[in-house]
Amino acid sequence: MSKAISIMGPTASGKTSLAIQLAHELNGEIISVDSALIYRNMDIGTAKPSMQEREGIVHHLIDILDPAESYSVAQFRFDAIRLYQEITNRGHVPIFVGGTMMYFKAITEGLSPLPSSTQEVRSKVNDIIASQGLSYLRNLLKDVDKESYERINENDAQRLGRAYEVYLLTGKSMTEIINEHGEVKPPFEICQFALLPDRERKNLKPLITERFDKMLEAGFYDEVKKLYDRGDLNSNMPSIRSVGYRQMWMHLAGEITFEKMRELSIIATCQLAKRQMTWLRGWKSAVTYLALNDADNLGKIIRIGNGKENL
RNA sequence: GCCCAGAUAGCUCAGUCGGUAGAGCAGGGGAUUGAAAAUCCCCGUGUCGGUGGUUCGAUUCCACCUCUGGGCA
Repeated sequence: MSKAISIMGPTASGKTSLAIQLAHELNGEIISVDSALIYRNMDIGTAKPSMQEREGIVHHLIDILDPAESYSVAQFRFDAIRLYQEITNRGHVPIFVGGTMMYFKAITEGLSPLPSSTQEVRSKVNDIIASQGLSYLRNLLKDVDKESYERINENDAQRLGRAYEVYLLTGKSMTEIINEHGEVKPPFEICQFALLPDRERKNLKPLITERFDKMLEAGFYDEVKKLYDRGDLNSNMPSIRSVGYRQMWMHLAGEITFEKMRELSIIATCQLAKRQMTWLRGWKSAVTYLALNDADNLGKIIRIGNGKENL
């Protein structure tokens, strides 16, 4: 069975260029594992690889959705499995690249067969929270799914809401569905690499600052302004909640100054990198860790991989 | 020059009717099952601007000084 490769890494770690080099070497196709790159017209702020960078390499799961739409881990997993098959059928190597760690988890550890959310149920749950309060919803959950009620933190509206949502959608508790299905399995084998920044995380800030200022120079303001002026998007949508967009949105709404927007965006990016590192530190399946400067040794890494892993 | 208001955690500030102090943000650690660039949890000793005075005891009251705003000249 042919394997796939993954390159995981925090934001601003340089994984995009590494992946593209790797794809050239291996006759690979890149599958983006990134919850923000899926959106069209969100290019600058997501550090989406340019057409020039992508030249000659097929990229998947980029620009597949309008910012008004939303995606999910399950949809990602579905798309990933489909693409894995298509790409390997072509005799190419699927290379999963990105920083959305939960998506990686869904393809390395599997996913229980929980129902997808629907807009109706989600707004119903959100209405309950808005009108009756979170503790009220918590009590509703307690009656139908005691384990989730105890497991999920009392302030975590998102997870509490989701657990109750699962019950509304199926009549069964989330816990019950997960348990009755038993152990979940990864859909295919992946040879995993994690790219770590070549410096301490505290020293990542200058790098992130520089990168954000380049985004501003490249027209990030106008990019978000266009989305803002559409009128059909709002700050509760997953697209607009993403790093940089959320802060620019606040600035466009007159809530914060431009300078504050810049500051908060840089902070949010650092915090994102931190959470991504937390995922990687506790990663459950086998990973080979690479340092950023190993880009120079790329050829060597590939040869080792070729010999040992039947890539 | 005079008057007023400030000076407390990396930042913004609260507070102590006199018994050496705590929020938000930042920072650190963690969690993560269809929103995940999301969401949430845990972690708070700092010459309380300086020097004196009053007091058993001063970051708190008083005086002076320094600095920062604002006002009047």
